[in-house]
Amino acid sequence: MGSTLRQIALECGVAVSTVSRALNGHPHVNEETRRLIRETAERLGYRPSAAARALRGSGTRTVGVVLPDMMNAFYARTISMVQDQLEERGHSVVMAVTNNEGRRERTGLERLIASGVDGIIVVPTPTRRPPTPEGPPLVEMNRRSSRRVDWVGYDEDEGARTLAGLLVGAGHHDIAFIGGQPSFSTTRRRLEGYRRALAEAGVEPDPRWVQLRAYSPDWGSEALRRLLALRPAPTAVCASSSELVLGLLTEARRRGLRLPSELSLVAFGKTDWYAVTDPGITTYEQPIEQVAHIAVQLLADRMAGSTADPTTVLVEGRAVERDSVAAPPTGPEPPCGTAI
Amino acid sequence: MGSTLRQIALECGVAVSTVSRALNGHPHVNEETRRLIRETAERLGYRPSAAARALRGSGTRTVGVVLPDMMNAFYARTISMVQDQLEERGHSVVMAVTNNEGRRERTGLERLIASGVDGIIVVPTPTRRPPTPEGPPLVEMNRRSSRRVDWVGYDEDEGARTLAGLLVGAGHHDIAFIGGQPSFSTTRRRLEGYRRALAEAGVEPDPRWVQLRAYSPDWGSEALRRLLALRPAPTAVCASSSELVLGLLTEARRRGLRLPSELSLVAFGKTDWYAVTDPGITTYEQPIEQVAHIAVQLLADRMAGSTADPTTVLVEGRAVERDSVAAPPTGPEPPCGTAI
DNA sequence: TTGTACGCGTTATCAC
DNA sequence: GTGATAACGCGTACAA
Repeated sequence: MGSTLRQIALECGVAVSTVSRALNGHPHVNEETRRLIRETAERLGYRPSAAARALRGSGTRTVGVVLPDMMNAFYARTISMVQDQLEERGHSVVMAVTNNEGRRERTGLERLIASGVDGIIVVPTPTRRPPTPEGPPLVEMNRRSSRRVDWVGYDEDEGARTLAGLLVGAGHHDIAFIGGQPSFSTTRRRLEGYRRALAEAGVEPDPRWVQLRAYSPDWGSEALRRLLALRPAPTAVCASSSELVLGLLTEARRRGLRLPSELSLVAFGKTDWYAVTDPGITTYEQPIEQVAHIAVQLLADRMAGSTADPTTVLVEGRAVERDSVAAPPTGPEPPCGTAI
Repeated sequence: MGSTLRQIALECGVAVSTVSRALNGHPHVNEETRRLIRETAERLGYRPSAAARALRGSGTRTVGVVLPDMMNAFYARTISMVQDQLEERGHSVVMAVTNNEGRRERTGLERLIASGVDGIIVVPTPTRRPPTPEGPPLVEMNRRSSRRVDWVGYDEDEGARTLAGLLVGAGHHDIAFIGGQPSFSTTRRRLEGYRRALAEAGVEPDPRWVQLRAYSPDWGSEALRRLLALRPAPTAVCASSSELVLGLLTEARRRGLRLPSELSLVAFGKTDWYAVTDPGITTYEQPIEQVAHIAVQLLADRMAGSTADPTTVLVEGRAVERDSVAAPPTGPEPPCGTAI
């Protein structure tokens, strides 16, 4: 194991360059020699040294992926899909986690570049001036920075509008929005969609309906507490991630609040357990696999040498209706929404 | 960017070797020269070439992680913890996913070794003869193969015994066990613990109570269907993963089965949503972070050159009781378990 | 068709 | 304290 071209050359009684040519399928090599060389290479368990190849400038077949978090179900799915796609194309994936800190994004990118990756896929942190170090091709996924690079992500705006629209359709007017960091472009886009849905329904949104802070269960709980302390309290909530739903459901259970009869809920996020809570959560599912696929495709094009202008791809999701939406409890006009 | 030692040497009017020494903190370098070199390096944005270093034999500061799956919440958590630990120590993580296929494990390992990782952490697939290719230090995590290498994992046996013990304590006798692939060492160990708990309670387990196939929601549903078709049907289930619980809950809901009054449930797995289902799921939580920490520590020791005999570390988890256990519905002796 | 020679960037060794 | 040189493994232009 760990044998080199030279050992094979020695074994076969030829020159190193001949071995290299034979193994790399170059044209002008005697078929007899090639066979011999192939066999000895096999026998010796030859593996080309990635380091030497990289040094020689032939690339590393390695791609860096920079993302905020891997515990988060959404990103776990994302990295999983990206990994699959890349592995299928013969690339290894090396990771960097930012925890949403610009500093860690920078060091992560530098580490990846220094380690010689051929390309990078990144979910950017919300830093002001993204200090893009020079390096290999880079594409952005999900969130968007100010960099002028290839980008693929979800139609967050439309998603929020769809979700809030479901609530409006069920007769709600007092609809709250719980979200994470307002610095994330995704958060802002979703908020925008929520506002648009309300505007289209002729509802003037109370600014206190909007609770933004962090994509964590804790904030989900806290935001619900704040909303329920309001008078009048909202009759429905649009939550911007499954983590928020987790906290929200915990808090609801703690105070004996019944869903959907006392509070309707719609949420972003594609999580298996949305189907087994009580009630099942109506959600807007984003096609993670598709976005991963496109991100890899965009990167592959760049790595193949494309110098086209930066591309932008927007992908739409779809609503999955379960049982967390009902008519508002004291609603004056009983709408066509599903009763409990 | 991408400047080399030579460029710095040229710029400073010194030799390459001096630059190398200066930058690597070697002792015999004039402080004045060192300062100058450091500055120019900074100015030119110098990053040492990992490829060249690897070629030179100084390692890559890169570690490979081989695991079955990243969608799986348990492994998503695991890889996340491992990644954190390694990044903290200055290592990059490059991934390989096996999907529980021996072939992919082999190719993954080979890819990682070829790419020059300094060490490998692997959750082995259940292959008979693990075709360990020679390579860098390797430690195994969670599952255990027949390789004689460092290993760290959970006390699955004790976990299952604890969980089943909870059911026994609530008055159950007809206790089923739903698990995944019987080829996994973890599955077998858990089954063993389950049997031990029953034996300790003087219960003769009906072999049909044991349903093993796959760690998937589908199998969770199917297994529950099979169990409920039995006469007498079991009054309690011990599920071996959160994926199984997902399917089990779905099926229970589909047929209007009420937990825990009609069926008690305990499960392995550490998942946030165990707290928000109805009822909350009583579980045996395994200390993923601790195992990740130890795995990294073991590997670090090896990478530092340790040649000690293979180490084995067993880590215990703890039960987290929620609301999914009650007395059996028609139980003759009403035990002290929590009533609904 | 095959061999020779060189360079990629780094570090260790040896000579000055 | 510093400079020159060799070596790591590979690919390729050029010579034979």
